Amino acid sequence: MTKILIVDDEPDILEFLQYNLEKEGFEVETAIDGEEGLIKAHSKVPDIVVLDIMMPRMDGFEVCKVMRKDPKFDNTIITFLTAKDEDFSQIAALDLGGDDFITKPVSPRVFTSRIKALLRRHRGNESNVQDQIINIADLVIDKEKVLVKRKGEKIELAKKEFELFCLLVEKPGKVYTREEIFRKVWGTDVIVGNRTIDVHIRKLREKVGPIYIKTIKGIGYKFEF
Amino acid sequence: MTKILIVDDEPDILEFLQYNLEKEGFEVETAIDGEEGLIKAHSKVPDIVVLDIMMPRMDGFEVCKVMRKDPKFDNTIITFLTAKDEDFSQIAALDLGGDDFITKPVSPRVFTSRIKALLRRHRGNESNVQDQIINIADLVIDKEKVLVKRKGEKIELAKKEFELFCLLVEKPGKVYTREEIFRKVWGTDVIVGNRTIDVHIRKLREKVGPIYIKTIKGIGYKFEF
DNA sequence: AAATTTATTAACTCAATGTTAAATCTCTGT
DNA sequence: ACAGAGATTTAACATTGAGTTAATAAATTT
Repeated sequence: MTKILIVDDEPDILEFLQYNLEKEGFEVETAIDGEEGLIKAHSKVPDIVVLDIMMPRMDGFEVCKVMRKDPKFDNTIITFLTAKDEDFSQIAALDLGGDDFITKPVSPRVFTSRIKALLRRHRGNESNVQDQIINIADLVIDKEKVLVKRKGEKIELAKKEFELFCLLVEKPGKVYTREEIFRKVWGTDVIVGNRTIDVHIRKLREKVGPIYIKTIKGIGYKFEF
Repeated sequence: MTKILIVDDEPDILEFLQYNLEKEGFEVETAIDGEEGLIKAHSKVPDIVVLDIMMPRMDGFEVCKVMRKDPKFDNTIITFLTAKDEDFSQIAALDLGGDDFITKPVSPRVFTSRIKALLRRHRGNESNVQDQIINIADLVIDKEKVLVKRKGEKIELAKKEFELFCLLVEKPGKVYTREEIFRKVWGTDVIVGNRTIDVHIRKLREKVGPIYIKTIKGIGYKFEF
């Protein structure tokens, strides 16, 4: 089983990431600061370490530096986590031996898929470029460019709209309940104003075209073509 | 659990692949020729069929053609297996509805990772999605997609209709009393207007076909085929 | 044939969803 | 830090169709 260690000083973030990764079948350890992180990493060598950069006592860069000197962690993937406005150069992070760089806030979907992509990439085969572009019906969905094209025509979607659309598109035909959608896109069970999803669905239908998203009354929504 | 059917005329290959897939936790059936393969596929619809092309009596292409005509196997992945020097066009194989093409000889690692990749590609991840799909008579009931197919033709059911149908289908032959149906589908003992179930049964018979649901007068209803 | 149970049909009801606009939040550039 | 733009959420109201009911017909049992 894949072991993941998350180090972040915000308990909320820890709980949020732990919950979502465990749901995907990963074994998750958490630490509240760099020092605790190092101790836990030593006691049970993780496959992936997710390091927040800004932390009291010992920041993420420090933890990374220490780990990268220890051959014990040669096969451990390190990824950084940081708030968008903290202006740390990704280059610096990667120079220190980090493998990836994830900016907060991040939805559970994106986070787990980044983790999975890292695992795939690191374990050799399979280019991660392949699954960044989805070709379905007369649509092209480019996850990297956050762009949908319909018959060659560009359609600009907002972030939430795009993620919601991707969720539906990735399993055509599957019916997603509102609860599922909230969990996967919003990353919370707390049900926000209960017309929120409807409004996003409406915008998607307006922008992408009305034919792709179908309502299954009493259950939820699905993508179909 | 993911069910794999391997069809090859060389017992050594069968044993080799079976051993390695079972070690990975798959449920493996084998067949020594195309005809046996088809029979086994019908008796227990597999998630993946691995078909050798060169076989006596009925070759892999034939088996694929027959299977692809049967909507029962709509959710079954078919992959071909052939010796490197047999110069069959991959195009031909894929045109027939095959999903992949593996050349012998193949290492266990590569083979199982190809199988896993297929599962990932075809559905979300490699785990038990298939439990969500019931294959019975000429019907396919996909719980995730909230969809019934009869001979490949989509039948859209409303929520209650679908739940009621699933209840009956999951134990073919079992007679459900109205009280039982209320408890399990409506989740209440309070009996609503006592013609409600009849009306739902009527709609099911109208949409799915009249032959599947039988009335046991004085007791209740059952699914039979 | 009377009684009981189930089938059929159509009308009705209300919760779920659609729609719109305004309020609030979040980013971006200065 | 601030303003403005755009994204997201909330709230209020409209619409729809699934699910229910009710009334009547047909089937089955006694």
